[in-house]
Amino acid sequence: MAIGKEKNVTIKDVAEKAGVSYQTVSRAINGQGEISVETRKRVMAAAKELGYRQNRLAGALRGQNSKVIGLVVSDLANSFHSEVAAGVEAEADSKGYSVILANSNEDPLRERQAVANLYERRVEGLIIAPAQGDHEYINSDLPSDFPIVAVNRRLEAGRSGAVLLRNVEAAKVAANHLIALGHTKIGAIIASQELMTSSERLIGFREAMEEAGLKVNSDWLGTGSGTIHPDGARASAMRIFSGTDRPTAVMTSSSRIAEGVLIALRELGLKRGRDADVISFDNAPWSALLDPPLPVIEQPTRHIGQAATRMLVGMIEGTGIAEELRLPGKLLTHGEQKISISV
Amino acid sequence: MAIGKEKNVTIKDVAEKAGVSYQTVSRAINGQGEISVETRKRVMAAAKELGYRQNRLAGALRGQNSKVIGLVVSDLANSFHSEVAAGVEAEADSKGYSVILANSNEDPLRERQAVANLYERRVEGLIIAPAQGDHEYINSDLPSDFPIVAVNRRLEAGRSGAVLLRNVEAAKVAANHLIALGHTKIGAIIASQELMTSSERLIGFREAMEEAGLKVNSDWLGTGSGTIHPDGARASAMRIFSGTDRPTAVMTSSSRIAEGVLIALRELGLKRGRDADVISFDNAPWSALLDPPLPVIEQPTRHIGQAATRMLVGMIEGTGIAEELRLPGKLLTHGEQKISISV
DNA sequence: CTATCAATTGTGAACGTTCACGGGAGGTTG
DNA sequence: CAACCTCCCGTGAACGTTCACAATTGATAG
Repeated sequence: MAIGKEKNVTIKDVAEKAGVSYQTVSRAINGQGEISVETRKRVMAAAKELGYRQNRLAGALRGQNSKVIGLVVSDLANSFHSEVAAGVEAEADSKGYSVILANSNEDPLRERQAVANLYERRVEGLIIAPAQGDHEYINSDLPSDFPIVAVNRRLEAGRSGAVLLRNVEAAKVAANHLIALGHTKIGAIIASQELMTSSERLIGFREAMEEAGLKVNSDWLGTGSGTIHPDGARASAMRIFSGTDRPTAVMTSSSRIAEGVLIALRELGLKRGRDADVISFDNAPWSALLDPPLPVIEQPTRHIGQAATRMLVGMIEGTGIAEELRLPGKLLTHGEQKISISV
Repeated sequence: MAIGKEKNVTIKDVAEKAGVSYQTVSRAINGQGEISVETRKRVMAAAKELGYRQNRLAGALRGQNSKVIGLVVSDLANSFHSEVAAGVEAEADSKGYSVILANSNEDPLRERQAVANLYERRVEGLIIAPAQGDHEYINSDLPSDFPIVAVNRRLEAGRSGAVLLRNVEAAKVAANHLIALGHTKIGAIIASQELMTSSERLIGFREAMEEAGLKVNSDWLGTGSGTIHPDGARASAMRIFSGTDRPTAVMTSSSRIAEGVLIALRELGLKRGRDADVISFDNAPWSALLDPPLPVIEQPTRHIGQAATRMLVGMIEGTGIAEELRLPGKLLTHGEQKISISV
């Protein structure tokens, strides 16, 4: 309700000024259809002079394609998500799409509302980092052919594409790294096992342990829905490491969890590299900065965002199809690892 | 161009099914205007049955308000920006607005393109974390009454609101913290002084030094446009700390810069708490995790995003006005600081 | 000289919604 | 009983663009 709003200059104003029909202006601007070089120049000049700016909303309404996609992340404060978002934005932009961002805060209800809102805004497709919970609404709230790509976790509600980490393999690499350091008493702190990511990583962890002939001590497993936040992870770590019989190493399944674990270790007076080793998923920018550096399984976050967007745009434009893409993680030890545990 | 696209169910389909006019359906859905409870229920039932979803694009076109704002950040990978984005999204959502995200990568040209694109999509206002460079385009590309709020840095091109840190005061606090630890040889590594943030922080730094009767050694100042990235900051720190006469402490003006500095220190074999102390701006999630913890001036990032959005929505809806808001930073030492430098 | 064609431009309709206004039913008042 | 008001609902137009097709022009060919 701003006062003195300048009148919107439309395609028709430009047409009048250039002495052509509005359709000709449309052609000049979009470069579609035949138009002589000369009139085109004249139209462009008129447009510039009047300060004309296209109204993409109108175009989207008529043309049925908004060139916008929706991105629903579950926790923007998590660097994994913000980096994925950066990848999505970059790839979308390069393909002429804009992205509307929504944050579900790991709450499936908010996620559902966000998706509904996005759909009402006529995004042409959705990239979702699914929150923990039920996703049946996807089938009831959206047309069955609506393009969706999930990242990080799979969306049970069929039909959508997904870009995921090779969790099992990555977790094996992580566990094997600890085993190679000489550890035999190894724990794992992961988020709720209801999450695909977590359960797969736990599987990989168990496999590695078994192959090394080591036993998994269930007292040294931290899991549960609270674990997903640093505070919950800290509590789990406190429990695991304050027992008399405690592990000498743990694997954590995300950088947010690692945060909590590192805090707990400090509070318990335990020092990494001396009393315990930790390996984590997600290469947060700080993992190399710690002393000693925190070895991590790096996810190709940017690439995940890009790949998901590429797949989504393919689905939208009919040149691609929903598929499940599994990307490898990479062990990063941040240079020489001077740790050696004397058994 | 997907095959078998389901026909869009519109307000008119619902009207027919419910046996009313399309206008009545509109009223029922928006809750505007008089409508009997009974017909309303009937309409809603019909809408639900047909799976009707409002098309906000059409509404925006006719009603002239899209309920979308644009957010242009300069570096999504920077936790400062992603946290601001989280604040913006949350506040916008609570007020019924959605946000389109764009990333300028610190490139003023890309920023300009992003702004143009956003405007064509008829966002009702813009929140911009300005890239370093010229922003005159704001005046030439946008209507003079278009609502804009800048965050982190000011937008020279008048008329826009801004939410900024009290940089001078915050830098004084940072410098004084180092001084209180007994340091006398103190350097500072900041981004290009052309940036308002950096120049203000440098002023605060100088003031604190002067008030303490300490001299600022220009050899110990790292600045320049490259410094904004960790790599550039690392180079600066290498230069400063490899001289024979080197500082015993530095202030850095962002967490990204701190990253580079910490890496440089490690590469030089210098240990924080023993050979040098560092204080930084921006409370990255990892500052508490380091050993010793990295003291920081914490910016109220989420709050910045919220405040900027609140201001912007006020401007859009005519209930507020563009102003400059200065928020305080907060010194975080992460608990007991065991550092003591013997002079 | 006329039929045909390519190149360019114009006209009407449509996208799905909301705004502005008009109109009918029922009740109330003088 | 006429006049009026309130409550509810409907009709036509408009938002700014693109689609589908018709129309114009000049040129080329038969």
